[in-house]
Amino acid sequence: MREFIEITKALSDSNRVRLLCALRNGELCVCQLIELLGLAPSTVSKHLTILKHARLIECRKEGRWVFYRIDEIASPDAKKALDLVFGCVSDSDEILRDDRKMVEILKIGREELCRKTELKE
Amino acid sequence: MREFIEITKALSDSNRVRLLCALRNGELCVCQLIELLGLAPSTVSKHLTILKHARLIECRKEGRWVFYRIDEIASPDAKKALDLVFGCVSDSDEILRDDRKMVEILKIGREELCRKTELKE
DNA sequence: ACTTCATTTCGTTAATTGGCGAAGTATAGA
DNA sequence: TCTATACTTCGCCAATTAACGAAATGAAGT
Repeated sequence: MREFIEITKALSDSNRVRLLCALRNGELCVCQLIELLGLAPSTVSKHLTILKHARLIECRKEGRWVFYRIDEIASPDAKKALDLVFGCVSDSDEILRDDRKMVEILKIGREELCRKTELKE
Repeated sequence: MREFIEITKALSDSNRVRLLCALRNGELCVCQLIELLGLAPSTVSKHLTILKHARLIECRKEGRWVFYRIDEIASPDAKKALDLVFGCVSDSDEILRDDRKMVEILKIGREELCRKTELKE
């Protein structure tokens, strides 16, 4: 039960659901997820920690970058929960909009993307 | 997305998950659910309202009593979510304990149960 | 009509949560 | 070794939430 509640709590915020959906097509760097959500880096990092703690995602370090992806060896409950998420919201307006935005984000290189974040305003 | 978040928020509290599981074998009266959870009537009522608003349960009035049950005509998302709940926690210790307690509660009649609530302590 | 009783609504309180910016950590490059 | 950079942790604030008891609602029995 405790594990299940941890999973549902993780899923009970739309920004976290957006993060999971963004990762459903493969791993992404934190800076790309920050750009997608348009939130402060610290906020995005916190959301990622919550998803990771619920064992829905895992991460990998490569130099200065950290890549997150859907947890390949997620628990049975986590796997079922991920299926639910993707089954319910994959074709929602919000997620389709995110998908389109991510295409644009991927066109920019990671290096340029991070520099761009600094230039904002 | 909004509907989905409303569902996951509803599922992100263990008392509400316990309520759903209690109802998975058929409808129950509020007084029986109060006895099961051991919480204040107003608290249980609020939890039921949240579950109902997420379209996971529905209710029926019969005289002074109100019976709740799993929503038979739940939305596709709600149905999938209910499957997830039952698939993940039906055989957890907490729910098995609740199942046993409910057998005892059902032995007491509703009338006696409500009177018993007053006699507490 | 009046009372009783099952449930809900309201108001309050303590705890949790989502957001941010500042400070901290760790890695790459000069 | 010093700086820049990518991310995380910490400390704070505003908003939300779970809990309760008191008051309101509404149906039955007297």
